[in-house]
Amino acid sequence: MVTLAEVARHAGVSASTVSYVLSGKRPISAVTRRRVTASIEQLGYQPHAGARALASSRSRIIALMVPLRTDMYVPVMLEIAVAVATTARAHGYDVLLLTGEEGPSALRRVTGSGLAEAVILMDVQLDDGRLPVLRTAGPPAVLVGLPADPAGLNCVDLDFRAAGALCVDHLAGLGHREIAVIGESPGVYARHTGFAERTLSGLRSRAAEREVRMLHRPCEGSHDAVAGVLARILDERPHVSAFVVQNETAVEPLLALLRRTGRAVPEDVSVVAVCADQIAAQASVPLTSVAIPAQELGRRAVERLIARLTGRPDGEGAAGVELLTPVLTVRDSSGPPPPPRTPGA
Amino acid sequence: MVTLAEVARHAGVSASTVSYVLSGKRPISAVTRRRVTASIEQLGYQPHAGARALASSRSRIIALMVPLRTDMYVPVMLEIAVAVATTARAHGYDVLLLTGEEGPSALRRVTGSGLAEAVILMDVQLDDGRLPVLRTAGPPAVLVGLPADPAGLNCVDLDFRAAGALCVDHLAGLGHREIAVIGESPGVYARHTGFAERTLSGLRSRAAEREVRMLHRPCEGSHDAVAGVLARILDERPHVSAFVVQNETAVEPLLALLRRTGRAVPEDVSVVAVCADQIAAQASVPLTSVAIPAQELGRRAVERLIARLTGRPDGEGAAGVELLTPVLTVRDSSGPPPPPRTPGA
DNA sequence: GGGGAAAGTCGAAGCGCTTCGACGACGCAT
DNA sequence: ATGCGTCGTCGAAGCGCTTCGACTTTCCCC
Repeated sequence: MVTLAEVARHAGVSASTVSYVLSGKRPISAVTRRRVTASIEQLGYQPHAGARALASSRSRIIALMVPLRTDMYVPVMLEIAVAVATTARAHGYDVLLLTGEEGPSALRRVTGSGLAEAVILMDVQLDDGRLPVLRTAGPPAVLVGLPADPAGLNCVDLDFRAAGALCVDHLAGLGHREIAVIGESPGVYARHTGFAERTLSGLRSRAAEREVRMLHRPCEGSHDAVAGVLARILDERPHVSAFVVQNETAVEPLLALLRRTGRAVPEDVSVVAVCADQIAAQASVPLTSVAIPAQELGRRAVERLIARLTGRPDGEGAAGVELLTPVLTVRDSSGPPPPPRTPGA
Repeated sequence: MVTLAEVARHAGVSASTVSYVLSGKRPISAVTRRRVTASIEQLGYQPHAGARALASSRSRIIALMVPLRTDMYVPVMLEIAVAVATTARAHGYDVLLLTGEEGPSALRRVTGSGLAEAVILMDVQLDDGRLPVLRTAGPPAVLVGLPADPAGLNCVDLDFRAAGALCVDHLAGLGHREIAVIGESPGVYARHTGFAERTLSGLRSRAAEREVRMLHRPCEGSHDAVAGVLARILDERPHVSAFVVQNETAVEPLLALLRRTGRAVPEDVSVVAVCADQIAAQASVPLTSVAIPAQELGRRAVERLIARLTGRPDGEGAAGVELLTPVLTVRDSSGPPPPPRTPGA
């Protein structure tokens, strides 16, 4: 292994000079700099990460905690993770992968040992067990997701309340008066996952404002589960003319079932989804949808962290919530409700 | 930050003693050990990762390189990654997340700087650009996937050839004489991704052996693409009585299209998939399938790496290929082919 | 009862890097 | 000319840990 000292000898300078060439923290003459960089190149020198971390107490690593369970939302999770890794690299950081399994103690471990300088948490619950650690003298952190009380925390998320409202607005604007919401699996609500509840709240309040009747049902992703939920909804509310779906795995089953029961989309019934754009676009009926900006979320999370890490303390990005504005893309699955059956007959 | 020295002072012993208590590399009396562990506990001591890595030249980190593109196979990728992280932790290792973006140079960087002791590569191509680095004095590595020439490399994968053969055997055993294979998107074959080509080769050779006629078509995941491919297959080979699908996103579209064109599964046509068990089980017709043992793959990859890292040089797990035996689970989507139409009429 | 091995502990020497203070050599204003 | 600030470089002191050799004590076996 090539060390700094060997580079220094080879270039005929002192070790500190090499270090300063590398870090740029002191002025170095052009001549010397060239000699040093040439030696570095020739010897194939790579600074030792551990030694660097020890001497500078900066590991240039951020930890990313992904949920262990994979019962939902999987492609989005991976996309966020990849965006985090890519953005972090662009800023000279590497990413350590933690699973939710170890819980809060993983944060302490990784942070207390100086392994990671900061953390990004995904899949945040409204009342997340990892939050106390972060509030009390925790490491710099950014949450992807929004807990119940974001005070003193740094959060990035899609504005799911607005997303819900947007769906209702779109449907109400088309003339729908009664809609049904097919949500994530019951477990997601039971865990009080922020995004699910916030979407719901956005849907509910906007529905109330616009005098749209609304029914919400959690739903597992399997075909059979969707069939059951759909049957019950149609039984309970025969006049439902539109569905809002927030459950990636329920999308295709729903479309298939509507088709099978002779309901045309969007002529007889409209469908609006809150899901990854790719899913919406590739569906058997391309879906009008509010996209989940996975890449953007990952990117923003890292950028906030870096700002916090490199910025003046409590300067930019110290804390606060950043909610991305949802965008609704109209595709083929939404239209005006069918004319009422009775008046014409 | 609490240091080893402070713990030593607090416990009334020397620093090296504390170190030996931690590592167990030298015998320590029970009394001393208790005093030391108590101090560690009280002070909340955590060894500094960088210092450790520097002094021992072991970072206890393994790098995991995931593909950047997410055009296929996403849930499986995440599942493998999570399994890797979990297993690694169980052995005292952490996982650094690399994306394919940086390519071979990321391997050099992370390994040359002592950041990671070893690497796991996912989504290996038959002729992967990262392989030369690994063969020539590279770091310990395990590939999840199988390149064209695995000589000198450590690989773990599902035996996709056998998986292909298994599908043919199952269908041939039921009496099918003519099948069609709906594959991954063309790009996957263009990249020469190992698993896709190996599955195909297994399908082909077994089909030849059992005198089954077979047609293979790559296919994008969108509903429209599947519709096009299906139409062409049925046009070209009207007597196809079974499909083998290796494309997670094509599964539901295919089932929907068969249904819509009045073909009952499995009465009129059988479907066998090579995909994650969850997808197969949750499909609108629960699919007979060969599962992709994502967790097992991640676990085995780490275990081989650890064996290599801790074992005597060139002892256990030095190199070689480990192929997991595929398992075919019969569900509702496969049955005997329909009786020929002519003889009865 | 004496020799040797094993147990238990300590001190010191690094591991490879960053960073601080110091120092000579300039250039500029006085 | 003299003094001061800057530039460019060096030496040395750690950062917190592991590990080696050495030392003392204990124990066992002949």
